Amino acid sequence: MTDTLPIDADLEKSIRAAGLRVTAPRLAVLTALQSHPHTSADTIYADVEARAPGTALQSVYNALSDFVDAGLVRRIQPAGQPMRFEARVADNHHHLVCTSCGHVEDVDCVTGEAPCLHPADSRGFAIAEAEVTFWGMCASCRNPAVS
Amino acid sequence: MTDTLPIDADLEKSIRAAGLRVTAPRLAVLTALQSHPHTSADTIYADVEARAPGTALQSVYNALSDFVDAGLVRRIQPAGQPMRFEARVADNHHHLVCTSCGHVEDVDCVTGEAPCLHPADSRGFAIAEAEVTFWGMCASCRNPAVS
DNA sequence: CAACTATTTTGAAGCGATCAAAAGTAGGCT
DNA sequence: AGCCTACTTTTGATCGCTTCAAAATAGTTG
Repeated sequence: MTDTLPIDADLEKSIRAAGLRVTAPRLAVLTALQSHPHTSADTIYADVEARAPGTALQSVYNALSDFVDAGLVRRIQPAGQPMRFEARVADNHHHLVCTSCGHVEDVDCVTGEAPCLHPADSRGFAIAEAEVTFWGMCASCRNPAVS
Repeated sequence: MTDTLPIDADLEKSIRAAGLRVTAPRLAVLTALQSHPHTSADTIYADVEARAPGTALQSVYNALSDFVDAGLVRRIQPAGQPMRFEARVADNHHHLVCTSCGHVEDVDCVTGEAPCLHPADSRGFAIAEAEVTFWGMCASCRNPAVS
């Protein structure tokens, strides 16, 4: 079986299920997200250009925004860096962000059920989501190839 | 005693202790941060204008940046919103951010020692800091005064 | 296939933050 | 006290990312 990643037919279904029209830009964007998790709009745009030449950058933003609204894609926005997007939305995982190069990696929450994600005093807030970000230096930034 | 908030003399000491020169813009910025926690550079600028007329916006950014580098101030950057700054740096607390109005509140970590702040697999990262943000709707955004 | 509406495109503007160089000033030293 | 030097402020411009707006295009339903 080769269905390790959703194939186009599945992507099309996802888009349709979200109540959105299936268009070339949207398919291209969603496909790009499968192969490159945690990418910026810019990088996605480059990838989309290859799959659907002539697609406008604005359409990439549109598609991403629509997907986020529809819950198909998650938007993460590390401080001081452009937005990044990922297709992994089902589970509640967190992110390691490199303060040097901006590289992002997924981390599953150690405790599964996220114990500290329910603050004692929510100050009248209706909490919708808890986000955990770990800041540090990634392996390659710590160990640049010595020349 | 009226020393509920650090007074100017203390602020001056803090700045000096950080190895920075004491200037009017810096004092004004640090003072503004005492009274208005979680404010954006813009808001701080407005406050500073009153205390030290003629101060440039750039100087506010400079001062804030220097303070952050020196560890006197913490920079928080909620997704989709301008940077905010707070003078509370000693303890490890987290933030509630209103998705509607952007209002930020402090929350102390329930468990004190932040159990989920040590991911099982750090993927080669040298983790410097863990940041927890709760997203939701604040009380006033949930309950707008019924007209 | 026609019509309606969502979506894409194009071009531009907006915003917050940052850069760069010149003018000014705090703090140490004599 | 006054000078000197390095650090800060100021001024003005610029930059990158994202969003806005209106016209053109294309997907979907009946």
